[in-house]
Amino acid sequence: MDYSSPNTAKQMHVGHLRSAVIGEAVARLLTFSGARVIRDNHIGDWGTQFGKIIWAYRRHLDAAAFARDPLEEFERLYKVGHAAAEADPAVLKEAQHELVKLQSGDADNLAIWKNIGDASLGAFQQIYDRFGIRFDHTLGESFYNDQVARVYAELTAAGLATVSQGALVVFHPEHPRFATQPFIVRKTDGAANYASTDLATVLYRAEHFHADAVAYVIDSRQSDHCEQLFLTTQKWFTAMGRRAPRLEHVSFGTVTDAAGKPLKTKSGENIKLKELLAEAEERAYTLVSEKSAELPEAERRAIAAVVGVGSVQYADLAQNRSSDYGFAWDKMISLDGNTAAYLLYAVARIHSIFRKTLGASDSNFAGDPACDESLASALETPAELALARKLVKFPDAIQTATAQLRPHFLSLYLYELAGEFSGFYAADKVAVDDPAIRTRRLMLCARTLLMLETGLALLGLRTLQRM
RNA sequence: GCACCUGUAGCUCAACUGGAUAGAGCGCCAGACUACGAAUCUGGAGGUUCGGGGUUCGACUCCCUGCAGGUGCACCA
Repeated sequence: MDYSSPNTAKQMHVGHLRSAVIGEAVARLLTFSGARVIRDNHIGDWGTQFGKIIWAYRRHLDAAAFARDPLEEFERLYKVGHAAAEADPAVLKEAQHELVKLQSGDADNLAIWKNIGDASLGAFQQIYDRFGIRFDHTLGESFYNDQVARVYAELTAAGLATVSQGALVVFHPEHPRFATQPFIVRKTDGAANYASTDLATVLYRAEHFHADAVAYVIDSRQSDHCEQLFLTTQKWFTAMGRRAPRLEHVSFGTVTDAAGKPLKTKSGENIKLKELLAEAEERAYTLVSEKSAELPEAERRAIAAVVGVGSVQYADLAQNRSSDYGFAWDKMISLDGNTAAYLLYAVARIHSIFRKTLGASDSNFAGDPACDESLASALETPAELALARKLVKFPDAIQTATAQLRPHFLSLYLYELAGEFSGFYAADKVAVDDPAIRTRRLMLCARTLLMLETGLALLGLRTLQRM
């Protein structure tokens, strides 16, 4: 699984949201289906921007700001370096020289570069922790620096790559566009680009991880790149007598505002993910405090963290990933409708039932004698039957979501299941005196809880026992 | 110019790759807490699935064509 993959020296922003959230859900679905999933964060840690950052780092570093938030300082330094290079050709030359030094292994520049990488990964992990994301590997572009030469050699030997306008490129004569639109695997100046490293990465994943398949969770705007990468890999591996892994572009649309334009701040900047999550939590906290004022503040804060982040994840996952995703706070944190809060509320109510009817602690009701199946009578009421019928469709939903790598099929199912449960809850009281009826209803509650918690966990959401 | 994505109720979205009467939420209207959490539930109104052809017993789904919006297309990723 190749997902998230942000660039170092920059904070994660709203443009990184979908790959991380969808990728994590897909990874969990595939794991659940029995696949051995390797999560590889292919970060962009190598590129021309480092010349400007290093140039600015040497001259304009604000040590206090760096101590406070290194990544913000690196972002600022990039802007300083970029602006200076634009204004003064001499600076541009110096920045390019810093880049050449870095690429040729200069110790000082490598140390600065490593510093940038470490600070970036630390900041990324803070975001990932909120989402519950953990990667098995973080092998960025720099990892493949010494592996691209083999790619050039093999592509050339296989007769796939040719030199065009000074660059090493691959054409696909049978393709309507790629017959003339080149896949540039090495730039005219001899440097690698992301096609070079992506090809080296496929090779590494095939040889080192023995990957049968690689799923790339990447913006649909890069579908040309993916298609060229996949086509080239297929031919290249075939020519070398290697079996190519199945390659899949798990594409998704843009995050937009109400007007359908890419989501930005008022000043035109990308919205930082940490700020977006902070606002989600704040909105959730306001809501929790309004609805459950009796809970202690610390618990309301903890609930808000789960509801806030979960709302952001769920809003993304509830929709077919192919289309653009209109970001709207009101709908996302909303009380009703197909939202995380609705699902989490159903979960919390079931926990509450077990607390009340069994006096059970939240985790051990399953072994309670009151849940003994042999005591239960057959389901009877329309609401019981409707809920039961929905429960048995869980595997279908998992199957569809997994086969198509589209988590929204699972989201939709969970929403419908929660809806059936809510209908059942309103129609049929669980805590009745008749033990046969009570038991069968408790069983329905237990099954529903299992499906909801399992399903939400597969989407990457945490659940609550109280909210 | 070429290619890809999108177009379904006033709005935001579904419809499990061709199956029965196209479903939800928001909004609107009318109801339900002296029952386990009302962040809930029950009912109602609301549709020529962008237009036009075609394939099929059957089309939102597949093919052709037109329209509208978005995106990508030589060295940033």
